[in-house]
Amino acid sequence: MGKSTHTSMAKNIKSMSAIQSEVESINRIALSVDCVIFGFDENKLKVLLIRSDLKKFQGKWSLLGDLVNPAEELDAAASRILKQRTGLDDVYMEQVKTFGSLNRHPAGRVVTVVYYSLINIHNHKLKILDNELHWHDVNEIEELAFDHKQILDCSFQQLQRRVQEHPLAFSLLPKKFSLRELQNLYEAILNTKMDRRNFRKKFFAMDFLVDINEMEQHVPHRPGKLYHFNYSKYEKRKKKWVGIDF
Amino acid sequence: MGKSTHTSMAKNIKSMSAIQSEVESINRIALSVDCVIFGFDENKLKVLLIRSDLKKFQGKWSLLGDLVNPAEELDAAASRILKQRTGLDDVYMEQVKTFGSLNRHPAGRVVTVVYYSLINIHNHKLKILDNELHWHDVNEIEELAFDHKQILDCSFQQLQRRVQEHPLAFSLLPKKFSLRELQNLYEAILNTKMDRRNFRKKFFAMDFLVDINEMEQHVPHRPGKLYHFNYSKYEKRKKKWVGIDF
DNA sequence: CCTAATTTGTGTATTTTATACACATTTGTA
DNA sequence: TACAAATGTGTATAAAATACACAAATTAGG
Repeated sequence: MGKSTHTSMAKNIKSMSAIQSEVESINRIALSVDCVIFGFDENKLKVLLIRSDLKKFQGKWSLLGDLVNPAEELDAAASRILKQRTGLDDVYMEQVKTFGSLNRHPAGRVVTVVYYSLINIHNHKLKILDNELHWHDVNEIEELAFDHKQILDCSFQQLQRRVQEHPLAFSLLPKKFSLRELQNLYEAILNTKMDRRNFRKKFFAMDFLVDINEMEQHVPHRPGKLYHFNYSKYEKRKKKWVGIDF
Repeated sequence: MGKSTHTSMAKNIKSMSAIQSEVESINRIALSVDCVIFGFDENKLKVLLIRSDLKKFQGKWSLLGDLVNPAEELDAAASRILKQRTGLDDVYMEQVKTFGSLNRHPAGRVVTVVYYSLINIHNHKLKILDNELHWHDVNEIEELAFDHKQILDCSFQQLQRRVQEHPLAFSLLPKKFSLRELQNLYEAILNTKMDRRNFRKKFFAMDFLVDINEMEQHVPHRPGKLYHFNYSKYEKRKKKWVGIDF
């Protein structure tokens, strides 16, 4: 365990020094993709980070990213990074914003297109190496390499807005979940407390939750019912909200 | 008037053929910025378009864009394009999304960062040349060069979402405006009709409109009061909305 | 100068949505 | 068997959104 495992796992990902020489060799704009990979565990919103291998950021954590290949779609580059790091395909993913400050990368001008994705943290099979690749509490991150703290903040804010308008959050949960888990998730993302009865009322009224007639197991209290989320029902009913609400 | 005027006005903007050779000369990703410039006139939402000078898109209209210089911030590139085309500085502008399909540009791989901006259509002093640079009704655009229709649709949707959460729309109006103009603007952007009394009630309750004790002039009906929008008051009171509303 | 046409300015009643709040039930554990 | 902990449930109140009508100010036209 340790650096060597990490290196072999990342064999298809260009190292930071490779990026550096590639950037320096020509005086032009390089394009990269960075992925903000969110997960949910122990009632905390998490983000997957890797140790930077640039001297300038020694010891600092950074987002997962790579240069975009000249013949590669942007979305495909993001999917590739996600697949390489988590083994997961078919994941919710959304472009957030493009960051291009002149001095954001020490190797030269690297403009980066940022995506966030939402995964079920228990689905990915790759080994987390505490010292190289690690899930961090979003709310406890103080500093990151490059401008990645700013990128994370921006992505987190976009996530907060989005989950209030679309049922994305389910991507962070297992297929079967209890209402308590669902509420904990919303509370973690929005950093707020909600009334349990009103929360249940709201979600049942939406009628997108499917009672699968199973109960939580081995909980030290009265077990809750488990549900699925019915995406297709939601797709049919998407709301076209028109109002003004500053 | 005609092509020559347009060419001289655009002397600092690289022509499409310049982009083409620049892109072909190296087998790498080129980066551009495209601006979706919205205006409001005759109760219609408008967008500023220019004739494409690529053979492939002969006669087609396109958004205003240019390559990003290697030492230029993205936002600065967008401001530069806007300044060159409208003479306007200090305009509301927001990054929308980055488009990078492999074949979106016939000259090769050009990834483009899209901004939209909102201007008061009567402020810009540059001559509109009907055949080269023209304001088009957003709702009547059927086809554009490149993937610009898709870009426009995406930007318009983002505008529709944003104006429901923040008072951006005022950037499209003159400094003094009547409530009717304000309502017409919202109806044009959101493509809906609203109740006049409830609209007024809503905006007065927000308390961001300043009665400037002037009236409309030369209208063939009872004149309405004119208002300013108080941005600083809004900034102090921005809402932190927390709820779930699919 | 009068009338018609047009749009402004204004308040209330109703419906819908959001919020606040308490107790009996089920399970695991000691 | 009792305790700890979380589930499941309904109602009353407050806040917000919606529906709706008439008098007043102005211009245009005879």
